[in-house]
Amino acid sequence: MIELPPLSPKRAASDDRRAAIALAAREIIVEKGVEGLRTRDIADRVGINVATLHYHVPTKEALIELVAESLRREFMQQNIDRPRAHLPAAQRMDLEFVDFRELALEKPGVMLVFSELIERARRDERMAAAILPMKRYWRQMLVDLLSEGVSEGAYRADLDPEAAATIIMSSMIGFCRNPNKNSDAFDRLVGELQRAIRKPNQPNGN
Amino acid sequence: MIELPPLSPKRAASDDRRAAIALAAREIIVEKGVEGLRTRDIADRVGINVATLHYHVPTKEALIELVAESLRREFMQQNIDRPRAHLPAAQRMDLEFVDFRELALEKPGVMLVFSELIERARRDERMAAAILPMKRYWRQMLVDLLSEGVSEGAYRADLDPEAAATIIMSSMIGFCRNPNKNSDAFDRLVGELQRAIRKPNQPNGN
Amino acid sequence: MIELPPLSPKRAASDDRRAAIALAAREIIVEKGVEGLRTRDIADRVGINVATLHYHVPTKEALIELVAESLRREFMQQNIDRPRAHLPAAQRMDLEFVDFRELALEKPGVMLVFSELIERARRDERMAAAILPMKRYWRQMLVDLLSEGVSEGAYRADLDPEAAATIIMSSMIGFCRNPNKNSDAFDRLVGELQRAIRKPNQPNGN
Amino acid sequence: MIELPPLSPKRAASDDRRAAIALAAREIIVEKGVEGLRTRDIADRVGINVATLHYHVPTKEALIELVAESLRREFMQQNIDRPRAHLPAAQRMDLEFVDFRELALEKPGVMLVFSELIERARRDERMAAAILPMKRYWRQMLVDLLSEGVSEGAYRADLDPEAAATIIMSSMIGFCRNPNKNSDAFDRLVGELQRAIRKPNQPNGN
DNA sequence: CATGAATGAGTATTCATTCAT
DNA sequence: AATGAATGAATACTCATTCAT
Repeated sequence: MIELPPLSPKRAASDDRRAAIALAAREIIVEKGVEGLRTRDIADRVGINVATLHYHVPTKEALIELVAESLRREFMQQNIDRPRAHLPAAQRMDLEFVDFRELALEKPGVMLVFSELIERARRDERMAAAILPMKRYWRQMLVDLLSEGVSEGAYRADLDPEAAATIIMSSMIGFCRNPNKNSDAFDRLVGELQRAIRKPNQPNGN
Repeated sequence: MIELPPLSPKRAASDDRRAAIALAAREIIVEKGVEGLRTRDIADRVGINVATLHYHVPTKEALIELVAESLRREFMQQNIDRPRAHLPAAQRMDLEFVDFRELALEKPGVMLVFSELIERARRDERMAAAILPMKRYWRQMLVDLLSEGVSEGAYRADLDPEAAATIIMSSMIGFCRNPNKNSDAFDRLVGELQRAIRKPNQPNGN
Repeated sequence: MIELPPLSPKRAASDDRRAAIALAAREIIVEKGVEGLRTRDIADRVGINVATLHYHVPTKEALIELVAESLRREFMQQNIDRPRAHLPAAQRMDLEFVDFRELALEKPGVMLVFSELIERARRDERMAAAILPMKRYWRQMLVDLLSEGVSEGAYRADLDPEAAATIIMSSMIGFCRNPNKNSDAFDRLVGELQRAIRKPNQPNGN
Repeated sequence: MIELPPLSPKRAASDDRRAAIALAAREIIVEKGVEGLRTRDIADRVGINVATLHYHVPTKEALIELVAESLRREFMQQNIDRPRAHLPAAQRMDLEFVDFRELALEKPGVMLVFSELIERARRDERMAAAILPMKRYWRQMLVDLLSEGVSEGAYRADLDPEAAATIIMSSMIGFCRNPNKNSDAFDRLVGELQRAIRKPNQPNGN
């Protein structure tokens, strides 16, 4: 397969800078929250001047949107990578939990930043425009999986997919917001979520 | 019962001021987050000078602790007011959900501020000391209710009370963080939580 | 001897308060300099409210003048207490050094506050009016003693009393400004000053 | 000898700014004392924004250290410029007095600022670290000159070099602290100091 | 592209002083 | 006399943003 040359080396270099800036910003958000995000700190971490930072990203607002964009890219990537359409919904949901596990335990920053941006979206329209689609996308995916799972008979017939999706999302976000993250707690949490939605064992012999 | 006069009218007036300050601060936190909290704004809202604000609450740190304290007072009050020890656990849990309903829909600020302070506690030891006990108290209450509910046979035998408590708390907080709060969404959420924990209908024994 | 009753008990109590305020202010000046003098700190040390302090001493300027006045009173007292007119000048000068010794080693605060106020007098006319007379009085006393000492043949014939007075005063103040005050250093300093002014031993007349 | 170009024009410009800031700060200290030093005033005098001032000198503490550094540079310069090792000690001491004369009468601010910083060093460790070495250096130079002068027979055999150095320093500082500086008073002061230390005329023929 | 320097609009906090009681 | 509360005017310091080079 032939490597396509970048459209323009300059453009590519510039994109690298923006990526580096987004990464640095995300690290700082994980450490200090959006509240503690300072353009100077980002520039320092990237190894450039503040003015240079502003050359690449004109305002702080644009910067936070860049972070949102970088998050979206990563988020979408993960979901696109793995076509699982052929599997039953319940198994796909289990794989989602596996993905969450990786996200929550190995890259907890992703969810934390996501959660911070959602928070910010409440008061900032542009942030809302950048981040809420992701949330809706995630939510819809869960709703669809749950609905299918109900149809397939894997989940409780009286399951409310919308409400259950909310519960799952809140639980995932709540877990990542927790300072003491450990795999055991995560597994117990997911186990409980799975028991909460699945159809109870049919005790009598069916 | 005889009403005790306040220890001193001045002391009472001062406490009123502090209460007014805490209230104003909470309003602003609801509107703009802890990040957007400005001493000047609080003073304006209370109708006093910034210096007067600092007379009553010396530093911003103390101010946020005052908010935590005011939250705790309100939180504890609600739990102390209603002795329900005589009821079975599942019914008490249902009443908790009723309380949450009131909190989430009529005084959504309480949970929002609570959530903001928990967030802040992650990086601020003094805040942690002020707010985390509340969180632990709340969590323990849920864990106890769920455990009893399992013992009483109202909840699933395979329920993990710790994990379920986490799920319930996250769901409540997640709901309040949501910008579009409405009673219908809340009721569906709680309905799903209740179905998630309760023992499934015994199909054969009817 | 009959104790005169105070002109009015109220007036006396008020004067006591002012004296206590002056004393507290002087202590703080010794510790932190005039720069670090805060009305609140003085009030705290006296055990009264700031507003009460302002009742007794209306402004900070008046407060510093009060300190100057208290210093003057103490200073004058010391000089009035001991009539030594009958002694030769050189002996009276030696007694002055003894007085300085006591002042410098046992009550170093007096000279320190004095020095601080002189400094302040450079930019503050009212302070100048309150404190410079003391300085001039002290200086004149030294000039007179030195002149007489020269006349009496105890001091060098080529001694310049004015310049020597300046040297002695500067040395005393300089010593008190020094953080590491000890009696040995003081004695060596005074010894050198005495050798500096006295008529050298007549080598032949042994 | 080849003039080295400045390492970088920007660096040079920045150093100029810092020098201008130090100069302005020193002027204000002369006028109002360290107590009266305001960042805003310095910025105004230099003709820059307060924020720009903080860009070059981050804190007020650093600013005062900058002043100390600028003083030290000037102080050391004067002492390095003139190698006089070949002269007898008494003549070198006389030249010191000439230097003092210039300092006291033409650049009185230097000594005044020096004196203010020494004062401040009493309560501020970092200031002590920056300014006391200068004082010790000055003092040691005087002690050495006086000791040599005694050895050379120019000064009194019973001279205590340590005490005499203290007297000379105090006199110089005291003179500069005086608001009414004039050359006549200075000359009389130095004359008296010289007579105070030198060996009295040997009445040879008696 | 990059940077050092500059800046306006904040931001919490301090302090002498005043006022009502 | 005494005090708790209130306040205006400062004060050092911060930060996103701009500009000249």
